[in-house]
Amino acid sequence: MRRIGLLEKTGEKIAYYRKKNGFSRQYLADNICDESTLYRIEKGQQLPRLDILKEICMKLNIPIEYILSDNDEAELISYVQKFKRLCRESLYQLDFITLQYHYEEAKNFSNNNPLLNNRQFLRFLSWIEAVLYHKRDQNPEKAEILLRKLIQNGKIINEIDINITNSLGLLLLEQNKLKEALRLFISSYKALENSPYIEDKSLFPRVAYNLACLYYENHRDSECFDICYRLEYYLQSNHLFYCAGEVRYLLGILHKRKNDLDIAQQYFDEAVNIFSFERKYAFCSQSLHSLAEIHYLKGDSRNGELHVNKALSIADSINDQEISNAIKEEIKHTIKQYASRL
DNA sequence: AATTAGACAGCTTGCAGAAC
DNA sequence: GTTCTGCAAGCTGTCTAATT
Repeated sequence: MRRIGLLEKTGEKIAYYRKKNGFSRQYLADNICDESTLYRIEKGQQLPRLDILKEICMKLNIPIEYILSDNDEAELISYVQKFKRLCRESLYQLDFITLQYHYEEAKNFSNNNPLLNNRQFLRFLSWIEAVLYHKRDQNPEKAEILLRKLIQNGKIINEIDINITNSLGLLLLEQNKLKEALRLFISSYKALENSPYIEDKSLFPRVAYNLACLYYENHRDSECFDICYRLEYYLQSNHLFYCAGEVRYLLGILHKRKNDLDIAQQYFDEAVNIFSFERKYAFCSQSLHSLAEIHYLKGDSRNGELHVNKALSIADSINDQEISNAIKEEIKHTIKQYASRL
């Protein structure tokens, strides 16, 4: 009896999502299975093989859980996915007010839906709570206590473990606890390498970039290069823009350190273009500053001057006066330094 | 008792073709 | 063009008898 129900439900759901996407059976079945097979699956005459079901779901752009779970669960899965996506967007924009709104709404929702009280979702909520303590309340101590509580036995296995560990690493980095931060980023990076499926495509760039920065600080250049090149490849192959400018900038300063001035110049150039497109004025000004230094080092003082002036003018666009002034001071220091050499 | 091999049933699949 | 059906092939799990 149970099998009959499963056959019908599976078929009905596939047919529903196929029609919702405006696909014909022929189109959906193409390169996956025979049209007649799909027909019989939809009509509840047979169950699809797992590999076929997986490909059907991919083409329909739905998680396989939508088909395998019952209707109530499917709605909840959809809600959780939407919530996670919105949180990621708010985090990317550093919009902690919106993040708090999503967090509170999800908390209320989970209180009213016992099905949502599963461990993974509650851990995700607690992670967001810790981020809010840290970034919104400027209370790193409280955030650290919660994050440490969320890392059980130091085990980093799934996506949420990696997010928690990465956040704790960043927090420790701010407190200058570099050794422990490095250990956490390395563990997160290794866990990511061993995770076959990660939903959040920005997780790898976030963790890898943090680790690369620490390697740079510790003068572990070859490891830093390795991660940066991997990151570049990952961003390109996943059509991602996330931290693309930062990676170019890091590669620029790495090559500058190696005295490969021409390659460094190329990376700084790319970083400037990406930051100016993203309107990240502080980063853009810093990249122009670095570019100017390269020109000075190559003996091209005319271009050096041109770029420091550009860097100064972009620094004026930075909203945070403190940051703006600090960057301008650094630029002026460079101007003095190279002017005295002429 | 545990393992292996063969027979068998049930199921999914793709192909071909009919019906609408 | 889309939907539906019949059929043969192939895969998998279960049962049973033989063997170790």
